[in-house]
Amino acid sequence: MARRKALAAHLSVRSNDPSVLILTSLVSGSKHGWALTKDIEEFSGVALGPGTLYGAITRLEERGLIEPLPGEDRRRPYRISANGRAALTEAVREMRTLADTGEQRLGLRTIARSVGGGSRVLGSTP
Amino acid sequence: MARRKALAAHLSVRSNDPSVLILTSLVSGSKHGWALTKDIEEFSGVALGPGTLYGAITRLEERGLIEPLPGEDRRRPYRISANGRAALTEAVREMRTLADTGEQRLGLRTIARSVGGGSRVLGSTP
DNA sequence: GCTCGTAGTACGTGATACGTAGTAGTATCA
DNA sequence: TGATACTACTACGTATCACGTACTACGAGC
Repeated sequence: MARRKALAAHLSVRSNDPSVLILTSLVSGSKHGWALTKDIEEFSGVALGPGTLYGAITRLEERGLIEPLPGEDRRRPYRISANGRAALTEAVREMRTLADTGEQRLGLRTIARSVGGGSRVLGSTP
Repeated sequence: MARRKALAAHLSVRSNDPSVLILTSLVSGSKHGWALTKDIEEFSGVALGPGTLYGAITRLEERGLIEPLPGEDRRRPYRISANGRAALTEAVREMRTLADTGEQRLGLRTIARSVGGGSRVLGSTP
């Protein structure tokens, strides 16, 4: 289950597919697969198995969203492409809209919190 | 492809699965399937086909995230359950975190915009 | 030499998103 | 009053993909 901590596990609304996670990780610098796994786990708490990771990488490369770099040793580093950056921007915008709508309908008042509340963007992993 | 407008279509990073959309719609009031489709299309621009919609509904019901209401005619209305509300809250929080991380890494400056910028929450469909 | 961590490949399975087709009520309207 | 269109849902098939497991292989440390 590429388990996130434990939280909503059996509720499992899963809405962060590996592609977005990988693009998000790559946008802050080129990495090879293994480094991706660790970065992703750090910022999102999601531990991707190799099957999930390399499967997603392959698909992203096929679609031109990421590009392979000349690798040393056996590492295969990847870089996000212009298209990838655009796709991520788009995805992020959609997520934000959805999250806003959700918060609003849930009555969680989005705006006020992100102004006053410190708005821990990257959240030190607890 | 339950197509969203046209935009990133072939890039397709798809990260809004029907479950979240359905829960988001139901949180603002009980609805039957058909009404859900229309509400969802309105606030997200995503048009779910019947297969997608009722498939997701069935799964959500099995997991106790939504509950069937006594239906008139042939309509089968559903209500979001307490678990569903919790799951949605959780999902929304995750989406926001991911979106924040993404925006930050993309250099889009999240906070400033949501304070000054009006932050069009529900966005009139253009 | 053995173990452990890193890095990736290969493969199978189950879930599910999505489309298409079909059924059946109700409403509209010529 | 028959045709057409819209509403509402069921049933089914397919392709994608997340995810796990098992395996290979390299280097470092002991």
